[in-house]
Amino acid sequence: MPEAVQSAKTKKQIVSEFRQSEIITAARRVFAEKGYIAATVDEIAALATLAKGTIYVYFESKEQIYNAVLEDDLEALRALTLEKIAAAGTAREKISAYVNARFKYCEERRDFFRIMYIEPSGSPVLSKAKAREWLREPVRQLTVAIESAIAQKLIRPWPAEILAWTVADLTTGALQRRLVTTPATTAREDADFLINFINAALHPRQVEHAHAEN
Amino acid sequence: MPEAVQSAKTKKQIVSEFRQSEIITAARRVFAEKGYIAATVDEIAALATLAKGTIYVYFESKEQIYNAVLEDDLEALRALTLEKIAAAGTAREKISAYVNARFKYCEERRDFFRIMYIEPSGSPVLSKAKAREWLREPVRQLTVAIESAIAQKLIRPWPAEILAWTVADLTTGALQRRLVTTPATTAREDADFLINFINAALHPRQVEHAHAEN
DNA sequence: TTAGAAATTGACTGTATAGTCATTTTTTTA
DNA sequence: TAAAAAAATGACTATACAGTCAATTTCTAA
Repeated sequence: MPEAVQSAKTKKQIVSEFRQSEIITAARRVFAEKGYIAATVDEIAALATLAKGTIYVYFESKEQIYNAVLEDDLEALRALTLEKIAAAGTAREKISAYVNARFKYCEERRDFFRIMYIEPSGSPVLSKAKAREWLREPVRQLTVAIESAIAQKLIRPWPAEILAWTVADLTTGALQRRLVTTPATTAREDADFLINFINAALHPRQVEHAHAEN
Repeated sequence: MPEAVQSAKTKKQIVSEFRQSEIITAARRVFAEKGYIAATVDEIAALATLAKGTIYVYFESKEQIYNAVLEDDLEALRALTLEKIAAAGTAREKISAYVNARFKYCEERRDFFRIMYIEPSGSPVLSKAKAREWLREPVRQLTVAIESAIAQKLIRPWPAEILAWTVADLTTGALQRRLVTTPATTAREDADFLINFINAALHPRQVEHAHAEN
């Protein structure tokens, strides 16, 4: 009965995945609230209404749980961002799409952004550097679009890759600020400001009279 | 002999401050390398060539050492930044001064920036939020300068405070990127890019045709 | 219905390290 | 130079918590 075996195995997998996602959900909350160090596996277990031992059936270590939480969200964010960028036409629109996708995901997934931006992570494996790696592809897409727009003289000839990373920095910074302080402005306003600000800087004009100062 | 007593007390204070700064220097290195959690007081003691007990004569806890390290650097950075901003004339120059001061301090104090930007800090007391608080004053100074420049129509009427924070975000993001990756560009190039980028966006032109998209 | 498999449990262990304090070393002073 | 004060020491303690595993409960299937 190969089919039956197959089905049994699948069911087992499904249960396993369900447990894992239960644990990840609980862990996300706890990590966001306490940070990696202060979060205890006992607390995650309690929130998931599971015994600690069960956690260790599905994950090998606290660190692995942490990585699973981040990878889960990073992958979703990456997919969403790439999708929105791909759907946008011009370079400017792709930049808007990038900013808007991040803002949207941040609203929806507060806990994840807390972990990423505020939180004293402490995981030696999935460091900020690795997270950056994960988010590299969207920036690469922006870079390509920007290069092409520059070639068409649609935007000012800034160094494309640095510009793309700058868009990312701008977005990250604004989101971080919204998480840390009580924002006086709406997310929409902040996103629009960024988009307009970037667009203003992209405007193809004569080079400014600016020099390096200090 | 009140003077003698006075002098003795002062000497004691001097020795105490010297020890504290020795400890802070060692701790800065260890925290930057290992992060708050992984750093041990034993290691800090070893690097300072002191016994652990001595550390606890001058500091109450590991957390207090960590806070002392950050406060030390934050205060220095704040002072440097404010000084450079004050010395600059126009709003644009003040923005340049801000960016350049940060870049310069980052070059000189790698370890501090590692702790601030990369490091899984984990200190519950001096959080990222508190650090932001510390750096608020320079941003306020920028805000004031920007407001006045806008009133004189020297720069485009962006919301001044948001713009000032955006300058800070841009700088932080670029510095963070330089710490995490092996930068292909020089610090000077990165700083100049930022300054030119911001200046381009400040240029007082008609409002762009940009709308909120998506 | 029940035997056996699978999943779950939580009390327990081992370890790492923050923080202590009785003892030793160094400095002061008379 | 010796007695007292101050500073430094590092072996030790107390604790918190990650990770384990024998025992128990729940599920499966014949």
